[in-house]
Amino acid sequence: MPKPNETAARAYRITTPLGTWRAVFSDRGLRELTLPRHPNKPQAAKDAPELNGQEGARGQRLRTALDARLKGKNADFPLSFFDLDGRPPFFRRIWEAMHAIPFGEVRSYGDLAKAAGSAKAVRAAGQACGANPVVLFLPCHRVVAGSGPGGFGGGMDWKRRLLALEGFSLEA
DNA sequence: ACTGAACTTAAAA
DNA sequence: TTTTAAGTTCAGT
Repeated sequence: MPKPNETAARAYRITTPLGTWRAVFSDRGLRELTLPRHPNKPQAAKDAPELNGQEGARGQRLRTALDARLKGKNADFPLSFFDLDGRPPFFRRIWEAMHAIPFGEVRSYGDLAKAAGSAKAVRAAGQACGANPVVLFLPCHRVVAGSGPGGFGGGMDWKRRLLALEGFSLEA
């Protein structure tokens, strides 16, 4: 029997020119979207079905938006599209702040920490970025360190590639 | 329950 | 230039 207040999560895979992504939906929204070949996360579940035609309009929207983004076009979701349940409040505030970063721009970890109400919690901001469940639409790739590019959980090659799609190039 | 590390940073030594 | 301290969360021990 499932736990009473936990909504069922369904995993899918999404095949794109840039590899097979993995998406997880719950009844409340998109719970997770991860990069192809993410080192720490399980390989795109082989048994997971293609998103193709699943999850109704939400699935369709995600498909469309993802395709657009991988072609370098802007596409976005309101925060209400995501299901951030069960995540720490501070992380959620960080994610909201980074959701507000305009397409093609970058912010520092310090900026996010300040926006989240705790100017000195810059390290925690980094944590939140690393724990970001919805890559690309919660644009953790648009967050750089004060001096230097900072890090990236999915590997720096992805961070560079994603920023390049937005017309921004990482210098160092 | 404590300790250290994590996609950092500003300030002191 | 190297070291240190700081706020939040999580994984170990």
